[in-house]
Amino acid sequence: MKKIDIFKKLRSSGLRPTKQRVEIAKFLFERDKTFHFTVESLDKLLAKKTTSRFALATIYNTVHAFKNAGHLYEVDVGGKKTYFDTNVSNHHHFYDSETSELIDINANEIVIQKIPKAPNGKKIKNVEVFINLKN
Amino acid sequence: MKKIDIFKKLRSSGLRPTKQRVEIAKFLFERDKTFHFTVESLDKLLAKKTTSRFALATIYNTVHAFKNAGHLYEVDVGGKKTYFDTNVSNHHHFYDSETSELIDINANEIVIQKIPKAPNGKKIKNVEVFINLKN
DNA sequence: TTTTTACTTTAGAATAATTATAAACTAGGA
DNA sequence: TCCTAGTTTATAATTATTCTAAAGTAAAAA
Repeated sequence: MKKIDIFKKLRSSGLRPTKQRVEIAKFLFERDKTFHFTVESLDKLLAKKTTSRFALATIYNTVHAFKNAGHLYEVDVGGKKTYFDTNVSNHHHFYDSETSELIDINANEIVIQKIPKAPNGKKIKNVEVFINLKN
Repeated sequence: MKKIDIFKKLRSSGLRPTKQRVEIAKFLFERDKTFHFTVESLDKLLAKKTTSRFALATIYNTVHAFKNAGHLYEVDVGGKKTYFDTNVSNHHHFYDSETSELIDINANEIVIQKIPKAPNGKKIKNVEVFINLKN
């Protein structure tokens, strides 16, 4: 991903390309494969991989701006932790609670044959399938 | 639900039937229809409906014991709040983020035709379908 | 390019949900 | 009934997240 794309991601999220934000964006989006993280893990990884310092609040703010702009997808698993996923295409997840690991499932690997219609005046925004794993 | 069943629910959760626990259990399980709640909402409802006092910790402990025994089902929705569901049969949910309302979907209302197999040495524990609603 | 202004970063405080603690209390077996 | 292990409670501690106010920086204006 080129620098100009990083800037686009930031601009489209309503964020000025500051030093910290550019580093966060590069770390998140300059990848081939999908990446799952929590704010906590991202903070640690950034501390290791870069020389800059990041306030936690900056990471929260930046990640949420990306999420709101649709550049990150939020995945909720068992209670506490909130995961984010750099794969924002329509897809699903395996969750291994033993290892707290999320694994992507491509949308075409799950076919739903029958689905109820939305209640009263509501519409369906999206359908998430979450498959819990055990050993 | 008879008193003896309430006692069974408690015993099978590894809990002695104390006054507080019996009241919580009766409140949760003496119902016809499924009931969704958070610890916070349960606390408020108990305060209204009963004359006993309950420490929050007692509610957390009791609810978690029921969950671990399989008498309550935990449902995670967007981030913070953790919902519990008195319907522990295999089923799914609509979630209306406008009103923070969970609505049950019977298992037979959703038919999944194709599903990926579990990775490496893992097995599928359960499949949850979560349908987000919009207006 | 310099100045100005609005947006940012940061450290630390504040909040909210949940869990742990320790002392006073109670169920149920001896 | 008495004793002991299990409970309740208020409060402290913890964890995740958000807020705040001061110091710093990007980009629009001059």
